[in-house]
Amino acid sequence: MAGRTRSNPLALAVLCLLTERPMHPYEISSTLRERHKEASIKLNYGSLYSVVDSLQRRGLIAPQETVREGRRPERTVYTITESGITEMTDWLSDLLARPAQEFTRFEAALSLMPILSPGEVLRLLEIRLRSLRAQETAYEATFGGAPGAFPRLFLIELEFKARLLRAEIEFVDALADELRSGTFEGIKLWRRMHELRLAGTSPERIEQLLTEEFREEMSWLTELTDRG
Amino acid sequence: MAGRTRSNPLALAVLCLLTERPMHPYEISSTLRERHKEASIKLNYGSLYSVVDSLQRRGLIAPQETVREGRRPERTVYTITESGITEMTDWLSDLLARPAQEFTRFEAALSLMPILSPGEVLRLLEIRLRSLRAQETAYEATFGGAPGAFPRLFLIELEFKARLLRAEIEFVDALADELRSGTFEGIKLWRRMHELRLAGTSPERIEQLLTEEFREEMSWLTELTDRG
DNA sequence: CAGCGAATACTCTGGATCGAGTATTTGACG
DNA sequence: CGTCAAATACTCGATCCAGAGTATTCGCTG
Repeated sequence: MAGRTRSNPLALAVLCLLTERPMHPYEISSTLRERHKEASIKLNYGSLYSVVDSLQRRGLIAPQETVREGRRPERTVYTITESGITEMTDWLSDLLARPAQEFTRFEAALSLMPILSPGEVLRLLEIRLRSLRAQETAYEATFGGAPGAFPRLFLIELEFKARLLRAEIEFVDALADELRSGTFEGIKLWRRMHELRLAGTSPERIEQLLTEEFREEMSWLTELTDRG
Repeated sequence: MAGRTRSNPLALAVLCLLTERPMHPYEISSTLRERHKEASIKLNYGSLYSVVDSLQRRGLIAPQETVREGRRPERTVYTITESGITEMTDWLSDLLARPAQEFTRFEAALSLMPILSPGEVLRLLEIRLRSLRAQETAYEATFGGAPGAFPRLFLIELEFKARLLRAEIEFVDALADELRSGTFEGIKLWRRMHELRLAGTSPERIEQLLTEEFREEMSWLTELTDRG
């Protein structure tokens, strides 16, 4: 029943908030913002209203009343239904218990990295590192500084974010170091590849030359093509 | 010029591959798979063809020829254009140099976690932990085992993935430990909240009682509402 | 009390995306 | 040499979603 409809976590957030009390969409969005959930759950109006619509069509929430305050536009207040509560519990449990493939942009970029030259990649990673370190300092200032200012129970996702940030800093720092010192495995092949490309060598010729010059490093390739 | 059109990293991957040599869409997809890039870049046919279309409309790639092999359906082979190369370089550089907000599902789930009871969350996290550890073992078997089987240069994103996985394991493990031993900050408040909810207490009454019973832990709330 | 920016509260549109479906061909096996 | 699965090579349609746009009202300042 759920399947593909469980794509946008914003829908889950809506269900969770409506468990507390009935709200209208805009109130949902401002509550999420107040609680700093926009840092972990992508929120924009366009999606919010369409997500609310879809939840209603699926019978997981229901309009309770439409009120008009002063001459403001009408607001539709929604309640969660029985099946909405079930869906929320199931979905949230699933997200917590089952790791899912996540695709981050940085990962994608790393996977395509060899297309730039090692020197250029080093330069870019150094820039990234500065940003990441600044972010970490900002985190520490906000949460490390005032203990108990905001209870940990309601901030746990930021703690997780901070851990991932730390891991990324360590990774990027180590990688940059290896590029700087030239100890990165395969950097000679990588440099030669760009040398040839700059010289206007054709892709086929590049592959041929590299396979000759770096027999050992390229053995995986010949094995692959031998098998295929 | 680019802006919102830089949303799907699959488009970047297409540009990168066409830098090597002209290809038709299906060849692009199989090459990505051969190189294990589908682990870092979400790939599905529907998106691939629409992404290729959009790249062509934007003049970043151009159809080179349509060939027919045997009685197979026609295939359109695409080349990258000059502006395509520029766009690729700019985009990839940007992704490497500038950290972007990433929204993972687990983070979203963590941020909504308090809606489940602490006991239930512990149970779910323990399940997650088992999966995560199994994943880590699988990684080690594949890459740690045979050094040089696949050159590090073309696998760097998986190394990054492994680091993030490690960080997540450490985080979840520590959190589960605190829940198990009851040392998690705010766990009493959390438990009481669920006790009241189970007893059918109304949301308003719950908030009132909690504010009374946990004056210190809830100070952030009263401060918030006082200010607003 | 006039004016202006911020907040309230959405709506609309066009493009992005995803999964499922389709039709052919090759290769393996008995 | 028949057939059955896997690989090849897409197409289609129904959602989904992002961002910009709109209209009103509140609150502050001079």
